[in-house]
Amino acid sequence: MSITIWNQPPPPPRQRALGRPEIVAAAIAVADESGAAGLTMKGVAARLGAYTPMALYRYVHSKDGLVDLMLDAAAAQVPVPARPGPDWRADLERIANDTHAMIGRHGWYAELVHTRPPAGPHQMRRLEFMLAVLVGQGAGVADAMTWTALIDRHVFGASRQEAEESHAEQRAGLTDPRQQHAAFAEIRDLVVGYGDLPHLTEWLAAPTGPDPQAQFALGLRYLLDGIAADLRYRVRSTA
Amino acid sequence: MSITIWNQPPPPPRQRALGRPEIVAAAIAVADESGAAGLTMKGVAARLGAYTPMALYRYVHSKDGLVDLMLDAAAAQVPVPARPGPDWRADLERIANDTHAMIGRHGWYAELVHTRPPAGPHQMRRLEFMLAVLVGQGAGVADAMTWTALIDRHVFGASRQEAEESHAEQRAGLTDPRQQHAAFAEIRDLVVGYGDLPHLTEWLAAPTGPDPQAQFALGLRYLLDGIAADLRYRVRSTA
DNA sequence: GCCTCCTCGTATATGTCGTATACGCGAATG
DNA sequence: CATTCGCGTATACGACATATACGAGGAGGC
Repeated sequence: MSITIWNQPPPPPRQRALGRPEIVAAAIAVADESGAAGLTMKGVAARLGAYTPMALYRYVHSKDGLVDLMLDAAAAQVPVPARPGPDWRADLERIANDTHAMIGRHGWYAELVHTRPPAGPHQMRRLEFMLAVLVGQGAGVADAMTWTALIDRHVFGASRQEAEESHAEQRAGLTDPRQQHAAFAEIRDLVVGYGDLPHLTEWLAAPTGPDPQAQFALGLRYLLDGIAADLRYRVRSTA
Repeated sequence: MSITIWNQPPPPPRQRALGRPEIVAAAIAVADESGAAGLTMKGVAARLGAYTPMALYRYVHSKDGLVDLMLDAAAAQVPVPARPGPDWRADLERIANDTHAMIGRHGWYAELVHTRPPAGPHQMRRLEFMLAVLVGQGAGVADAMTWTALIDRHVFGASRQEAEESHAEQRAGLTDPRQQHAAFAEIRDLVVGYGDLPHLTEWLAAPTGPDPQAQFALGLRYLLDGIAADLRYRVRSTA
């Protein structure tokens, strides 16, 4: 098979100038600035100096391989404790918040994470920790896997939405609030044209709400509450 | 501005053979079979008969415009009641399940929904209904918007994960369970090579768990429980 | 019945991207 | 000093989206 870069042979040890770390760092810099859509082999090569795109292929096999490495390098920025602490909920909250913060720095992560299997070592270690936290509370591995999937879905989904919104703002009105207002007015006209959508119209007239961090915390709280309840139930029934 | 197709002028009314409905239906058929990655202007044109890709542009302006139309056409397959029923939770559960089922039929939806603003009429009507359900329980529009975002995040995220998994199976072992087993063994070897990841290793040795539908229902239940609690609190505090 | 115009689909071309292949240069090795 | 081999390059190819210009063929006016 060998789908991911993790199955491929490592790059040649012989060093001249380039290497995986330099290439991945350059790719991350490009993606930080231009987003996933702006990530280009040519762009990465140029960022490294006077290189051609083909120079990268000796080290990363393909663009997908480069993305694998980028995702794992970003995952490495999320601190993972050696072992679960005394408070399982704090453990999960912490790693969720840290992941959320990491994606805040690297908006492309949320766009790319679903395009590749999460098979990198740091991604795996992060997952292992979350499993360990839940298994330590009496959960089975299968349930723990379900719950971590639930949490990560929220973490990645919320991060992606925030990244999209800031990106849309950047693409549109940028610094000009007048233009932003015009964009909203255009959407509102569209909605009015669709017929009777009072609540949507009301919200578009005054698009308020909790800030992104609060929305993120809210959803996380719901999920952890649910997990806590089922965890209590399961522990009681197994005891 | 005019970012989406909804702001663009409609296609020429004069009919010869092609029209938006035919093109969108063909595009959906192509995407159903080949996924979002396989959606190509050439492919859509070929599916319609002896057409060139350029023939489509008179009707849909661009590929993004076509995607806008596809997303809204798929959203139109989700039944939206005229008004909220007596049981708000049943209302939201129902529309979440129906959306989940729709994406089960059109796996590309989960891949494409985040690439375009959700500005189509059917998408808007669906959202309006969800808002109406929550506002009818005493919520403010802003809170309702936050909650619907939470629910949709789960619906789209779970659907996407299911689509990915079935797609990965299809790409790999297909009908052959031996090959599927080999793929898992390869990942397990990888994990073992990363060091001490006992829970992950255990799960990979026997990757079990609730079926996708149960996982979907579980996450939805957690979210609705959380919303219910906050809704009670808010209604009480406003009363 | 003929001319004109307008619409529809096509033909052609351009630019971007990922990437396979073959090669030349220069350094490390014997 | 000669050889081998690793590193980056040059070139080329096939998708793909899409701008532009054009030709065919029917509709409407005379």
